[in-house]
Amino acid sequence: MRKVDPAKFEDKRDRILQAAGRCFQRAGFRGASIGDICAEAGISPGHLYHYFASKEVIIEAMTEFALEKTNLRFEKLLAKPDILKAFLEEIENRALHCEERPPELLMEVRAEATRNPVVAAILHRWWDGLRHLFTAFVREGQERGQVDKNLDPDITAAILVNAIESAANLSLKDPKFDQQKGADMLKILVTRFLKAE
Amino acid sequence: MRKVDPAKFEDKRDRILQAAGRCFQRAGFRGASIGDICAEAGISPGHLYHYFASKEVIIEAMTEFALEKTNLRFEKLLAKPDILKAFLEEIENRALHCEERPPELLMEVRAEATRNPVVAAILHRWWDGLRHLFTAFVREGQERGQVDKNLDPDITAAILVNAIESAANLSLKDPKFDQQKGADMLKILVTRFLKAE
Amino acid sequence: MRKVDPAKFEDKRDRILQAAGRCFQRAGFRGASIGDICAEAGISPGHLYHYFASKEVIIEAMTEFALEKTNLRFEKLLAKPDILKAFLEEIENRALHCEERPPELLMEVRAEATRNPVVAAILHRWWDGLRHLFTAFVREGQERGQVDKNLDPDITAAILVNAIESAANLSLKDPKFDQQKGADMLKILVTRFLKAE
Amino acid sequence: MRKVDPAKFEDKRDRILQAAGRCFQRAGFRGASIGDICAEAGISPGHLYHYFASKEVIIEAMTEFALEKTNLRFEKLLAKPDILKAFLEEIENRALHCEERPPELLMEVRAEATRNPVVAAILHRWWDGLRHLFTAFVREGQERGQVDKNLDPDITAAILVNAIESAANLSLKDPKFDQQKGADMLKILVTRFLKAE
DNA sequence: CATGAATGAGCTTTCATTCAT
DNA sequence: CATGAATGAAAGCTCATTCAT
Repeated sequence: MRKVDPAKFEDKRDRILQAAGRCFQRAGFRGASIGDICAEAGISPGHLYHYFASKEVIIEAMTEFALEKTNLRFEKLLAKPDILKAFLEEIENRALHCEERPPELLMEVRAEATRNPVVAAILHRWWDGLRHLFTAFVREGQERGQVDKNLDPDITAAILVNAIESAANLSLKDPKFDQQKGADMLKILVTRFLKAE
Repeated sequence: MRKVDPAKFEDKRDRILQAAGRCFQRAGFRGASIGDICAEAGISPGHLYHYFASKEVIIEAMTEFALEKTNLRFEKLLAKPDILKAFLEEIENRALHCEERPPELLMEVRAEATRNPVVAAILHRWWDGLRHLFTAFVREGQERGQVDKNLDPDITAAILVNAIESAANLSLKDPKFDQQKGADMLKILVTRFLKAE
Repeated sequence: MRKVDPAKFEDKRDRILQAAGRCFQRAGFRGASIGDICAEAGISPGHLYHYFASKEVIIEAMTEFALEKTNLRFEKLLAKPDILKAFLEEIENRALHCEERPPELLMEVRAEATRNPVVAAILHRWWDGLRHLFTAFVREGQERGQVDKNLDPDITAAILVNAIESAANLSLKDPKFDQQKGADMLKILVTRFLKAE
Repeated sequence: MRKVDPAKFEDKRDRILQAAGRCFQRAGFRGASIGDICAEAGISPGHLYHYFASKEVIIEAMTEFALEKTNLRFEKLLAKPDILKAFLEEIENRALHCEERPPELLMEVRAEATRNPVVAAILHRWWDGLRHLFTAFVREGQERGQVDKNLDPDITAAILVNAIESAANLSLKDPKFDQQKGADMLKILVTRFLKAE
């Protein structure tokens, strides 16, 4: 009486999700068909529905997965001794290791969020988490005297994270954009914007 | 055999494009069907192909149209006596009159540009124009002593426009985001970032 | 500016419905596929949906059509001078011209009505009409002194029509059943059942 | 290697069949899937195929099972002293204990018999048995002087059983039909139809 | 100019069935 | 005995596009 092995199940689910990710990156959520995903994952269409109830569910799981990746690194920020310096280093890191967070998928997620309430909810929840993290960062910076005390932490965090986040997409607008120079400029922007006094 | 009246032709094309715009906003480029667009425009499918050779062409025209709207206002900037002040006012305007430049459509365009070379080319060309405009703006500001002379005009322009541009999408991430406060914060950011000395 | 010709439209719809009828007779409502119906009608799958919004709608239209045929002949009954005699003749007619009302389709309708509320509603409405017709017939017979006055017209009509109706399906249970002899026996049954005194 | 216990095997088969019956009643032979039946029976699809070689076989077994139920009670009829009275009582019983012989399942069987030769054969065999039983009943009635000697026993039996059998389905045509009144009327019909002299 | 009939490939999803464990 | 992973054909339906009128 062999029971289902949850670990194996999750594993397979993940592999399918990764295949779906590659297809979505190539063709978008609507442009990639279940058939494409099955071919990429090396399974039959019928079998895919053992793991995902519908294409919708795959898109939602994909959204969750794509966003999850983007804020893992920020979480350790607050523990650092000089948080402003750590933050600037993080900006640099993000610019240079862009391939881990495919901007194509994020664009797809944002476009989808525009009209898909479930995806929108996931995006909102993620953004909430990220914003809170940064609000805490700004507050901490203010307490340590590194950040201007007159700035509203919440709005500051939103504007700032947005500016950094979207800088990653600059190469979509201009393929020749130099991410290294962009990161340097961003660091200047952040430094001047937040500077105490 | 009557001749086609080019003005009338353009007029009709525009009306169809506007109908398509409403559909695309609702359902995305792939989610809106030719049938939907025809229904919205009040014409028959056969007739639509009189004005557009394919759905691809509609998407391309739509992209052109959507981007075109977003930079009309910037063009007059350089003529103003105090360009920095004019720029800050423009930021405010953009935040408050968001409905003219539907962020849904822009998200769609960006996602599409990810995988559609023609749309990508349109986006790149548009971004090039915008960036040049702003590079000129930064240079002018530097010459007039309003902007820090040490900033590279090109990169500065890219980072700056991107930050402003993408701030319009903040309400997609957080429906409760206060655009007025966001605009105020953006103005602080721009002022401090560019400030001479 | 050619407008849609409603007559042509109805005509085509009818032809598709007849093709569907043949398929349903062969394979049942669920066993006949849209593809089968299209092949039988000589059209493409996409085109069928110009005329019917879904397979459900085809089944409903089919139900309406199948039932409609069965009660056309009864309607003239009440106008006859000797209605009992006319009724008995009608029983005979029904037995011998069974091919016009394919029992396969009626079985399918009844089975479908078991779990499809829309089809059930159509069946109920049709039965209501038929029962009313026969209740009137029984009453008229009672007034003319040909039918026993003690019989409740409503229940009598229901039991009677049901017995006649379902006799048509006897050949499904027994392929060798002699419909002529069955009709003769039914006539005896009706005569004795209804007889005044 | 253990041996299969035939009793246990039959038991399990029956339990699956009963689960299938509930599914078929809800959704019809074609509408109920193997998956539904497995869920209802609480077993896995692989296991089901241990007991039934195919869905076809389940349908055939179901048919057998559904028909079997309907004639159990008639068999004791001939042993009664006053068989006509016993018959009338049986009519009443059938009308009031309809839930034992679900008309949904019988409709399904009849519709299926229309196009499935195996199911048709089962139905024919069952009907043959039932008809013979009733032919014997009519003959016995004639010998005892309770039934008109001029009626052909075979045809009489067919028409009569059919009328009673199908009366059970009247509530499918008219959900508000009063089965008690229907049974009373059926008894009048039978009495008058068969009456000697 | 304008219509809508017509196409056919392709979509997501379901389902009876098989098989390794 | 029993599981559930896996298959692949087929289902109902959509949609961009063409074309006769």
